[in-house]
Amino acid sequence: MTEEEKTTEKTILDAAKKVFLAKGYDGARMQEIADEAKINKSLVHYYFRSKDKLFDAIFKDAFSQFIPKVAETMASDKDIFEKISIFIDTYIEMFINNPHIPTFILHEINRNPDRIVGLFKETKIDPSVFGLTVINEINKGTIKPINPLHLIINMISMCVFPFAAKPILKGFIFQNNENAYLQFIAERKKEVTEFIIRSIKN
Amino acid sequence: MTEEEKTTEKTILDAAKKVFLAKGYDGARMQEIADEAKINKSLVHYYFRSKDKLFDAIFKDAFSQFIPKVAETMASDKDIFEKISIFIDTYIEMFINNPHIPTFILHEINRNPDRIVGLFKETKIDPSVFGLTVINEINKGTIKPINPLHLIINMISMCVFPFAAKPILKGFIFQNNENAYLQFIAERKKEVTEFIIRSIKN
DNA sequence: TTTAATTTTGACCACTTGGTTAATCCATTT
DNA sequence: AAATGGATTAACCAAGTGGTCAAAATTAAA
Repeated sequence: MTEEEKTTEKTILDAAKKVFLAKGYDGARMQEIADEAKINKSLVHYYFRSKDKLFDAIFKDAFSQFIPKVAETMASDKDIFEKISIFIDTYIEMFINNPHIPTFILHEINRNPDRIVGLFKETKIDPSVFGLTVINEINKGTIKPINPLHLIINMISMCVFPFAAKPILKGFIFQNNENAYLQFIAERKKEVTEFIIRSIKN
Repeated sequence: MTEEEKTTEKTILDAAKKVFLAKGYDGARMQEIADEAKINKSLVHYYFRSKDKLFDAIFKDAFSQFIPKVAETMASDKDIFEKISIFIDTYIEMFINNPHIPTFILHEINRNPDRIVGLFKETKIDPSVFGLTVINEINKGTIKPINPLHLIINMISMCVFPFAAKPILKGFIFQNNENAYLQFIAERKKEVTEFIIRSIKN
């Protein structure tokens, strides 16, 4: 419980997060994590018994990072257009700060589907909350009839994909100009929100 | 050049495709590929000198699979709404038949960005072709003003993501009901097309 | 049938991997 | 200062990795 200990554990977690997010479970090496943390490899095992345990910690962390805010927004009493706008902004902003998360999660859920489904169920997220809001607005005539599930998947798709496909966009479209790519991403907050609202607004 | 030889090589390629697509480069094992092909591991090296070489073959194949049709559609002289409709249909249908491609490519382009950018450039795909069509239609007043790049990324996003995120959708939303998931995917051909057109049509 | 060439195999190798262990270091307590 | 206990290290290990090689099996050529 000393300062020392907490610092070391955190150091390892930070290093592990960096390596795991960049290379995935299979591509990550315990030695590389130790190097990144500038400590002996045994120390990593001393704090987290195995690669699996360490990975679990990182995965849970990465995963829990992008759930709460979204759930919070969805449960609020703002009108649906504002909800959508905040949702898109929050999602994109979070990925700007954690650009590896999309690819990481998308790859790892394929390697181990059960783990992630379990994590999702732990979060107590209820996909029907937003669905009810949508249906409600449809009935009020605020928006056009639409399948709420398709709508939410559309929203998430347009936020996630440009990050998962960053090397293509940056390398092929933007000639490796990082700033051009980042500006494109920044534009999307407004662009995607408007694109969605234009499609559903009555 | 006998029947035998061609068959063996194809057998290996098929096995390798299956394993690489499911597990990625790092997760794939030469032994597993050999087992899948029901041959000796050395034989894999006999036909494709190394894991890298074999992977390159698979990657190029997987990659080239989803480029031509799309390019063809985009270059045609159909009106923009039809182009969009065909684009969405083609894309989704192809992923239905190759469900691992999205995750595979998204993961591997992060591991080796240069390779994929090179492959893209080989394809001679010109992103501006569709862009010009869009601008043209905007000027004619057929569709609302929109940044063509954001539009095309939106389109691809909504096609790709539901496949990359299959384990989440299937496990969390559809309670592991494969058919429910597949039906949802099938619905998206119509749903996404309408969603887009509704947003841009004047 | 004999010979030559090709394809397939099993044994093997060097290296890397995650993980263990015993010794050492170091701060705190007595 | 001595002892205690946790933190850190270096050396090491067994299992698995991609890859090689020479022998065997099969096919083609003579």
